[in-house]
Amino acid sequence: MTGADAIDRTLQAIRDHGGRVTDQRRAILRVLFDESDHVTAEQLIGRVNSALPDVHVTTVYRFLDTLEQMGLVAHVHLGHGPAAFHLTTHRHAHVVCDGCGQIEVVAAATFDQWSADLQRETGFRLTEQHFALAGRCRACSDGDVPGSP
Amino acid sequence: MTGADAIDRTLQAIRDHGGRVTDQRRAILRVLFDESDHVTAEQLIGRVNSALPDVHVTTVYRFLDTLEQMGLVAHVHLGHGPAAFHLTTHRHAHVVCDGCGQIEVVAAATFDQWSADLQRETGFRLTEQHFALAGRCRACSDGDVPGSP
DNA sequence: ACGGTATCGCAAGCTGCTTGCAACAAGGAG
DNA sequence: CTCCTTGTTGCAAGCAGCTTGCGATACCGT
Repeated sequence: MTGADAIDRTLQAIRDHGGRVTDQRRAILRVLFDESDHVTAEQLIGRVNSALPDVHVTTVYRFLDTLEQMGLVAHVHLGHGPAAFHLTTHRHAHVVCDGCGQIEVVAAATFDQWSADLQRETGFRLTEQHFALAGRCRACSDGDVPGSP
Repeated sequence: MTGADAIDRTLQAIRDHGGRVTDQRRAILRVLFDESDHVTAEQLIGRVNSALPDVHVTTVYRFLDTLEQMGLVAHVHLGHGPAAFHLTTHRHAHVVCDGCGQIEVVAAATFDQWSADLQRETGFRLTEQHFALAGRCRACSDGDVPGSP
């Protein structure tokens, strides 16, 4: 089962929702399902347009919004720039390295533990992180802390 | 010892840095030291202008930037809107309630514990959070989870 | 008091979306 | 297969939240 099945199922879900299936939407979904990573709207638009030219930014944002409302896609803010979109295939939080921008996924279990800690301490529980955590990866940690030149 | 001492010390630090002391800068600092909470640039400008009219946005942003570079001020992104500025009197991370916007401070100890967890798991350590964590406060948690309506 | 240079206010610019609107086309009814 | 309703599209303009360029102003060491 390639992504094709998944795309077809998504398209059907859209129709069931009263939505319509267009070439633009097909192209956008193809890129989203191909890319199992995070993509910014701009990257997404670039890739969509290399398959189907002249798909407009507006179209992409609007469709992403629809998909988000259906719970199929989520966006996360990894830093100051544009947001990154991804399929909601599994729940996860993100840490971004301040140094090199590398993205690491935080396991749901760890995250739930943190949420429990916080709840004990303040009454807050953590929700799925819409804003990434900031951190430093191992490589970028070496050589910036104490005792460097 | 009111904030006045602290302001004077800061002004001296600015001079030592080769910077100059102006009425605008004095007014901005007064607001920052008065407000022990978080302020957006817009709020800050409003308050500054009620003491000293016609201080321009640009001036405020530029001075905040200078203060950040000196390590005296930091800004945090609490959500989608504008950033919030605060004095760096103590290290802390922020959780914002998705429901009501209430801000809670995460103790440094808890945060350090999380950082240790993450380091064990992925090699990343958490840096001071420049983007707030998202959560739900106790009040907003009641009545939105399972078994409602 | 003087003068080099930091700082100021203003206008314009920029990124990352969002909105209004007329033209278009998907897809169910007949 | 055609019609027609209504969702979708592309374009242009708009918007928030800063940021930049620049000439005018004013701090402050000498």
